[in-house]
Amino acid sequence: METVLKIKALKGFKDILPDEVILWKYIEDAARDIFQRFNFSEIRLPILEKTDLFARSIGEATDIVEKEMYTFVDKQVTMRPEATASLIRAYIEHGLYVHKPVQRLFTIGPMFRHERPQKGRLRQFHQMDIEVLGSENPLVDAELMGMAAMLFTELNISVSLELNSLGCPQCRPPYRARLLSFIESRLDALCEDCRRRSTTNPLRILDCKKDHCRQQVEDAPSVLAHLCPDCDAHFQAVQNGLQHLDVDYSLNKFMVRGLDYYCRTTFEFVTSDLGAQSAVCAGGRYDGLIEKLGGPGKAGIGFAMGIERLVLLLQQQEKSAADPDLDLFVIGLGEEGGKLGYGLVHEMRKGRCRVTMDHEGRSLKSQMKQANKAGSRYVLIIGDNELASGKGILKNMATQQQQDVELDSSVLAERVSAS
RNA sequence: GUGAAUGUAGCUCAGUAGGUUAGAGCAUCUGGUUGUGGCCCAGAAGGUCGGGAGUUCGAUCCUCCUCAUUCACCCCA
Repeated sequence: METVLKIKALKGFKDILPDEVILWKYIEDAARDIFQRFNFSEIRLPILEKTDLFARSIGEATDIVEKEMYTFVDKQVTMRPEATASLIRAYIEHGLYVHKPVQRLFTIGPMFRHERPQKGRLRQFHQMDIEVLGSENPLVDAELMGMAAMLFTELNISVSLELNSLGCPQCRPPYRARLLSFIESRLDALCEDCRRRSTTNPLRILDCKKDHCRQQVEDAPSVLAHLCPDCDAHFQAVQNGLQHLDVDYSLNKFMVRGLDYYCRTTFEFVTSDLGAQSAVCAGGRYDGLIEKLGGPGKAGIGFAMGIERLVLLLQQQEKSAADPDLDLFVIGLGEEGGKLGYGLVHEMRKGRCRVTMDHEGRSLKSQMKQANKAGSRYVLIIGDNELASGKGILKNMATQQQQDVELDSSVLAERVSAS
């Protein structure tokens, strides 16, 4: 192949080739099916939004907003790094809360973050995003986690659920201050990253991967022990809900969220099969966010699943899905046979048959091979003899039996779909 | 932004202590007697050995630079 100019996909951007698309559709179909069972409605959102929307929701000081967004600076617009902000924007913009006090919505699509790619992490990646807007009932929290767990079960993916609560604007500041004073007393023992975190995001220190840091924060004050009565009651109710639904979980008081807007319930479904990326699904409650974005003072909760990560997990268990078989492969020999086949194929497609033919004028043998490779259940041969007799040869590829058949699209369609 | 590893055919990979036409498997194409697939056999096609400079009589191999990919850190689904 002669290449004049070698153009490749951008770093961190990936083509999803036909074989893999089958797996993607399998996952998305399973997910849509479950979301519908839980009475969620699909919403489709733009990929480009005002930069300000993300800055205000995700947090000005987060890494995502500070250095990972794809922004057209001159136009003040940004490719979405996540979906929640857009979804809430649409919720407010269209006054969805007026029609139905509690909205249950999901959306599926690409997100963009300018990070260094690695396993399970791309610059354009895809998420399924599920949100319940307008309810602060803890039963909803548990129901959502139950739904995610159900999807993992149906996909036969094994993950574990980790749960935590981050408290609310009432109880988090005092806790944060307490944690900070605990950390300050042993700042010298912490790693360089953690010393930086102590000023940027102290909660992150609890999450550090380094052993010696972990030891230092082993008996740091726990968020869960410092929840206000309301948050504590909410958290208890979430756990009761999970138990009621038979959803296994474990508490992880070190689990922190990267986005500013989370409060109260946070959770992650994690796996050890994705290298450094353990989270397959993560989410939590964001009760003040809608109001912050100019909407009514309503609560919200949601989660996102990384589709690439699900695909990786399914590929690891050698899960493969195949395209459905072809009904018929038509072989038209010679100019006349080809012409007749060409029209026949089109007519049969109108009749909802999955049928194809070769247009390159190749040998019968070669076309038989193609038909076999394509997984066609039947082959129709139209050569000079068949043109003379007015009947084609229909061969069943599995049984090898072949018989004469009228060269009529509806007759063929019936013969081919009968078995 | 930081660190490490890896770049040889469409894919997965051999290889040369520096030496003439760089290999295999899979995939592709054509055949194995007139018009019949899978298995088997034969043959063909496919590579500027990532790119550039240097050392050398000679570099895919050694040195330097560069680009790309991957994994990890940071951060995150």
